Amino acid sequence: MPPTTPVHPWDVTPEEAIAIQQQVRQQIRIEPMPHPAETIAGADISFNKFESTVYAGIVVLRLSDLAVIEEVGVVSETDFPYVPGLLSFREIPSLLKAWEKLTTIPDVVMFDGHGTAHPRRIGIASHAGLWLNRPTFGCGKSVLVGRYHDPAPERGDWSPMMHKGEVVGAALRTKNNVNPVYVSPGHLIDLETAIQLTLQCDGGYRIPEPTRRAHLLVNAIRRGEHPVS
DNA sequence: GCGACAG
DNA sequence: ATCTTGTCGC
Repeated sequence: MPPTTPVHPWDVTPEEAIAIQQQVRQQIRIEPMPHPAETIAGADISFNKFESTVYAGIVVLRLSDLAVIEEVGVVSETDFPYVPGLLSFREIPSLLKAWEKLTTIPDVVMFDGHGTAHPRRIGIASHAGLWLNRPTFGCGKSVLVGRYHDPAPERGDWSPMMHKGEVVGAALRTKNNVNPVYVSPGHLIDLETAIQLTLQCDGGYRIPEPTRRAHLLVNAIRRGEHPVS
């Protein structure tokens, strides 16, 4: 287990979760990636409303052509409810189980949610980055915190998301005349690189391929259309 | 006090 | 997040 791996329980109350976030947020490092990435993974979970069973999955893609290198999934249970700001406590435990099944370790991981664009600067992407001790960033479909001016309608344009005087992320246009996605660094990466990687994962859809593929995978697992070895 | 609020 | 068909617009 890497020395930077934060050891704390996941089976906690929302109040304790916030205290844990305050404690480990100091370990998050927003800085350029050590080496250019060749592979990227998308992570996501799915579930049936009102049920505690969650279907988690991770898809690893080769950045050069976005080909799928590997995909893993697990069926797990969660007690932690969805609480804005505490998403990591509901999703990370299951994602860590999926991560252990990977035989390929991706250079960077994209999460469906935020990194620093979080009230305490420790969204799911940042928190997971600490546990994985790997570059991570978030690419969400809506805003949790932060204000921004609409970026131009052309793919590639973006504008900074501001929160309490800080640039916490970017509203990025991944497709012409379509709502932007919200990118923010998680850990061991910077905003510029996260934006560049998101654009590099273009599959012609608003949602970048890693997250889109992970979403398709976990939904297939949930519907019993995909085996979970 | 009121409204906002990732997935 | 999930439940769901057609439909409006680029």
